Amino acid sequence: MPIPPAVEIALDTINMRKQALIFVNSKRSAEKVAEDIAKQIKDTQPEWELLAAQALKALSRPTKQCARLALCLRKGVAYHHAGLVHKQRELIEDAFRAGTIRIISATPTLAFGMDLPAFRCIVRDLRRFGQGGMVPLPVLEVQQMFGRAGRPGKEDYGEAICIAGSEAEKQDIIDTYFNGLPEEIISKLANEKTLRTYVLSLIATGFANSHASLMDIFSKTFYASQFKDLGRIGQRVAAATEQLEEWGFVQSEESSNTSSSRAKDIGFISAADLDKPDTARIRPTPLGRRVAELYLDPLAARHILDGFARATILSPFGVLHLLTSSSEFFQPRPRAKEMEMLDALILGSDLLALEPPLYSPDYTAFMGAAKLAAMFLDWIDEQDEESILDKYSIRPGEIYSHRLQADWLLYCANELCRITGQAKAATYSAMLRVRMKHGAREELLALLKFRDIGRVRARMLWNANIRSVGDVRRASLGQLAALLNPAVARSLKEQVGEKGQQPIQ
DNA sequence: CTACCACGACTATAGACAGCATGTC
DNA sequence: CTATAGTCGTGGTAG
Repeated sequence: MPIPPAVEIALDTINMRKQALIFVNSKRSAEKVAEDIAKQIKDTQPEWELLAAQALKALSRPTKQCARLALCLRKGVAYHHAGLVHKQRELIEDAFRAGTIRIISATPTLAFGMDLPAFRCIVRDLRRFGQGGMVPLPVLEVQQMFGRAGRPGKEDYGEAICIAGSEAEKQDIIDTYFNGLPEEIISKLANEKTLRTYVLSLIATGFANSHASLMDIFSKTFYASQFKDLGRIGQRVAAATEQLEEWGFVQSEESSNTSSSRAKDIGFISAADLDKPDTARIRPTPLGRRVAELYLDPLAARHILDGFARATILSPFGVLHLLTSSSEFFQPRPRAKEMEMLDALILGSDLLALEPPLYSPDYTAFMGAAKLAAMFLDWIDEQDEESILDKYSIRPGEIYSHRLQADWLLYCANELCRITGQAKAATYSAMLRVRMKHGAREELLALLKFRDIGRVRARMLWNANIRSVGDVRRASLGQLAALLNPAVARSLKEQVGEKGQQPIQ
């Protein structure tokens, strides 16, 4: 079996006693390349064994992924992507900086986030799966990766390497990526979500109180300087404002006027609206102000509020799906073989989000949201990372970042429901938030209120029939210390108000 | 008849920031 | 539209 060029170059770098970064286009490739290189290496070092051990114990229950990483680390090689837990990423970055690790194969994260210089920087993949198949990487991104080559102050030069399949491709790569200019930076305001969030924030903070003052600000933005067509921008800003009003986040003085209410029916801005004086006052509603403070996409806020308003029964899956189906979540494409399981789950649940028509583009997102919600459901059913990795192919680091997002949205949901007087929904969100934080079943909620008690310890207490604050109070210190460690047991007793306790014998 | 292999069809694909107030295994 | 690795199913062949 021939050794792939990227692996060969990496091995050569090791022979030179230098370090290399290899950039690839998927997490799976990053893992494979690191493994392929590790397989070619015979020697071992105690430092590497130590790293491997640390990577393994990054999670309380190591997953297959941890084992795989450890295997690479034992040869001084690592992979790096967002599926790793923060602790593992840090471990790898530090070890690379210290020179212990010699090769990292990584997804583009590494090029942007942290400052990790290497002698060689190998960009193996110049295409990535995007809309409509494999698309070339932006020049800007590739040059960002090249920028990791060379260690200022330590070496005179660095090497940026691409891999071409043919002479023609080689010339192409040189022209676009080495000698070409990076593409122009495109203003983020061009996208709807950012635009409406920005418009609401301007109105909510009082920086703008009319279409004229909004335009005054927009005309000075990078977006305006880039697109120049102020008339078109004005239309988009007006459309965004109109939507915000429809959603109840802002109020314009003419809101009682028939012209704008008619526009709602039609679903776009009528000519009459465009004619209305630019100086008509626009004010935020209290709800709109809070949405802006939360920095939440107004569409997501509306989606969440409508979902709760529709609800007859609140279930964990229904609420979680409402959040994961919002515009604040990136919905993965569920895999074909997961569909059946998701369909069954959806069928047996009280969903709050509306089901889009089958085969519409929204439907994929809807199912993707169901996948995330299903994963969360397992998480709050106390399933561990390994089983989630097996069932959904979602890696520990990704579980974590999804949970972070869900935590934020549960907080937002709680706030929105509180403000709009949906007390039950607010309480439910708060409860789910605690369960999501700890990954625990509902029955453990009382125990989770204690400091130093997470889902593992809470479960141990529960199994020992200590299930409420009262039970904790009634249990003896010795009894608790037999289950948990003595320091935690003592702290627990303190928390139920038993101060002057004697140290454990 | 079964175990095994070669091969083609099919599937899947990077990343991560917002509030708030501190302590998980 | 462009790639590539892993999985799964099929069909053929050797034993």
